[in-house]
Amino acid sequence: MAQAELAKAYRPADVEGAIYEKWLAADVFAPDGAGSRADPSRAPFVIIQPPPNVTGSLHVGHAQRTAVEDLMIRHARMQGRPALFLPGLDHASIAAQVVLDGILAKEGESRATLGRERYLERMNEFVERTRGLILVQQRRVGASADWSRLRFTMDEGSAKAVRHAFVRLYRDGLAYRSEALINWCPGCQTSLSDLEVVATPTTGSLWTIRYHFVDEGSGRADPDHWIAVSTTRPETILGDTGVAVHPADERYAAFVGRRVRIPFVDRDVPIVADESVDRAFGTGAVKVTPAHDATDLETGKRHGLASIDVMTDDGAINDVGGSYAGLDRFAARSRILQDLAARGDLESERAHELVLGRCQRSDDVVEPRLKTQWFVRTAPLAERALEATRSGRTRILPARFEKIWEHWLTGIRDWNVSRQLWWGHRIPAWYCPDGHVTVSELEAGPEACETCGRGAPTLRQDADIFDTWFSSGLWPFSTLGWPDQTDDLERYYPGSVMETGYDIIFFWVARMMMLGLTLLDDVPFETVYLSGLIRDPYGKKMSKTTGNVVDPLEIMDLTGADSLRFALIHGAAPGQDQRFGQAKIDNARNFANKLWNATRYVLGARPESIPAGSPRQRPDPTRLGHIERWILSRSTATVRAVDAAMAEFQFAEVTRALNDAIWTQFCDWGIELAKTRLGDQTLDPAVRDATWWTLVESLDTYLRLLHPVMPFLTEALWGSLPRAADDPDLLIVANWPVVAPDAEADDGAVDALIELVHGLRNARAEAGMDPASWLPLGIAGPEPRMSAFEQLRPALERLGRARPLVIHADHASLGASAGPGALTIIAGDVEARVSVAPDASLPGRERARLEKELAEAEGFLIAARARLSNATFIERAPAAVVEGARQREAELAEIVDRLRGRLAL
RNA sequence: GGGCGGUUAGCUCAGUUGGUUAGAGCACAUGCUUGACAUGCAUGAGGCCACUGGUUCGAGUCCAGUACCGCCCACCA
Repeated sequence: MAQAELAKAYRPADVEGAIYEKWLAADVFAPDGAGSRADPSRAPFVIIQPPPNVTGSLHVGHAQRTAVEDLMIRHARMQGRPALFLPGLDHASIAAQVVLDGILAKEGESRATLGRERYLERMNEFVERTRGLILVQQRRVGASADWSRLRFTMDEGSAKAVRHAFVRLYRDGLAYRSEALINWCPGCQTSLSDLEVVATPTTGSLWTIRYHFVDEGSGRADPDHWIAVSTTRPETILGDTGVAVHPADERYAAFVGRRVRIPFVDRDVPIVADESVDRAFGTGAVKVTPAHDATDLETGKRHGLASIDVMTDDGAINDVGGSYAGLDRFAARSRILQDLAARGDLESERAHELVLGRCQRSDDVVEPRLKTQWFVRTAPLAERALEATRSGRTRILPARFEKIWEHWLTGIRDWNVSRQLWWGHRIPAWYCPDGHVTVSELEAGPEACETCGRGAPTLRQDADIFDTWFSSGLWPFSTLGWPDQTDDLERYYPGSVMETGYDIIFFWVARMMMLGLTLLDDVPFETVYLSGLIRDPYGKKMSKTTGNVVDPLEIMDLTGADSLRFALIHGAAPGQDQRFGQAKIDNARNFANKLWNATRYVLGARPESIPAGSPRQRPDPTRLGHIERWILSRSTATVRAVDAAMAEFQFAEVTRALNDAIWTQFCDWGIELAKTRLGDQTLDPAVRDATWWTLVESLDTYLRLLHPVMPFLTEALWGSLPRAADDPDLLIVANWPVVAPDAEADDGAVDALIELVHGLRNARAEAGMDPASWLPLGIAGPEPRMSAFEQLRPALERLGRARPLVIHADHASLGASAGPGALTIIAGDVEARVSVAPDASLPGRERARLEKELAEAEGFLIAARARLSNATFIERAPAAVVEGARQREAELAEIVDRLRGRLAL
């Protein structure tokens, strides 16, 4: 493939579109694609991505997830591992219905007016439109996912997996149908899992009301004698079937066993003694409403009290409520309080802090209600999930989430998986007219009732659907063909890394773990990488209602996907939220621009002795000078740094290391130093060639290392560099850099030169010298430093604006040569003098600068000596540390000496 | 009511197992149209590492406690 020309200016839009098409055409995303260079004998790397909800568009948080996932998959791909990134979409049952219901409402339609069938048709149309947008967004971000394996949680494969999974759980006694107190959202008209109920601290009221005793003889309520109970939910009075007091409460001991009359419904109920009652709360007597409160249900069971549901599905009072029937629960509450007051039975009202459960989706106050639903028995499942993390079979990053994981899985209650919604997988349970249950994985249903043998036509399928997370929980294997024993499943299960936000650790991660272990007898993934949340620049959570949501497409239109990715990954510490704003994007864009221009420079600096289009050569090791060895040692060190960071999932460290290496080391120093070689007409052309090949070598390494972070830019730039015969056409499948065992060693000469140049520039700037002017420079220092500097003479001259440059044999000669006004620079073991005003005495500014440096050095010297004079330090600190301290002390002593000498003039 | 996290430069954040002088980006100040790049270059200023105590030869780093901010979990009316 011909080397591409680079445009003068970096324009992301021009770069990115074409490149994604190239990748697609080359078929490199699939681990077994035509363009894949993966070694099939190596262990595959599989990343598991949370399939985004099909209803929404992606926000910048999604972009970060995708960027991090893609970073990992590209890294693995370049390492030659078969790398699978399987993309997908989630049907998001309740979330989708909330969105569609909103749209329908504007059209004057609703679930009720459409009916199940037409409603689902509408949903399919809606989903068909939105799914395209999400996929486009993912591609824009650069997701190198295997689109040939795209899956959807409502597709045939998922449906089959759901049925099979449920049947397995049912047969193993891990799924059951039972009447239990569930969370009911009157707004969504469905039950919810415990996780979907948001505990919301609220200031409510605690009302104390009177229940009159029933006279045993007459059967009448005694107007003068009562027991007072306290409640926060007076409307549930209608369902009261008892009053409970603590068995040891002497105030009420005599009343236990007597009956009281429930107002309005005129039901006579017993007073029971129960340990669960807190004597100190309220009056110490509590009304018992088993159908609407978990504690009361338990109390009721213990004492044989009836459970009476007083509510309808939409949150109104039902027929049990007599004159209150049909009233909304809150309207009923007000009316009941009025009526109690009117009867003189409302004793008191006071403000009370309580925690209300609200629906995660609709914010409605959730009602505990007694319903018959399907549950998954979680205790045995959770036990296996805990075992997997405790044994280290699966590890969670950052590790602190393992504690949270432990805590949640330890106290977990059974999972209600029934939803009274339409958009989702129907529960594969059928009922015969006698109510016998038959669970079947046949799509068309069982042929007959398992219990009584009645034929299929008489059977009715359960109207409910599954909690959306039930199908999501099967994702890591349902997408690989499970329940069939496919090659994919064999090869790619369990996955390597599951990446997601910590906010769905219980909703999703825990469910995948539990179901994977139970159904496949192995963990679904080896590492859980939890990302933090993206916040706005003020630390606020991004949300549509706040209006602080950042659209990744807008950013990418403006500054490109690469800059967005770099910015997001730069702030990605595991489990740590990050504030995200324009400044970070600008910074990333500037970095991209820098790299673009550096590459342009390298291409343009090709010596004429190397023909255009020459195949890639390694720099000739016999022709390398200090500068070349230094440049190569820097990129080698960067490979090590990036490898270490990748191994520890420290992705922010990857970008930090590359930013520093490419900008500060390669551009600011490497290229500037190389210019002094490439522009040196006295050099042997073969040496100049080696310098250029060194730049190419190093740049090539950086582009490879940066590719997982900024894939488009690096692909474009790499395409313009000379390539070796064994390189592929595209960087995406090029080899990840490996540090050669014979990597060129660096002797520190260039670092010393850099330190000296820093000192020179600082001294000149402080002295108010024109930075561009050429000034005479003298230096002195030990060997072999000075011999190296002799070889580096052109570099020191150019970067230090030094002319003429005299390298003195010793410090005395240096001192004698410079005028009294010369600037002095002490850089490590090198001393330098810049002649600026040979006839003036040491000027004030120069003196001030040296005095400041002296004070600083003296401070450090005192500290160093103090440490060394401490006998226990010498005795107990490791030898290497003591030796380091000694060297440091000697260095400082010399610097202090020289500065003092200079100032004494 | 339990549990977790954060507190380092004006702002946003790094700081690996305790070890020379605590770093970066942005912002700030000063000076530069240097033949890759003004989306840039050079130089600089700016930190009792929240507080108190402890362990240690040595603490931003380990331990205990305090304060403030944030998050998660939780069926007591």
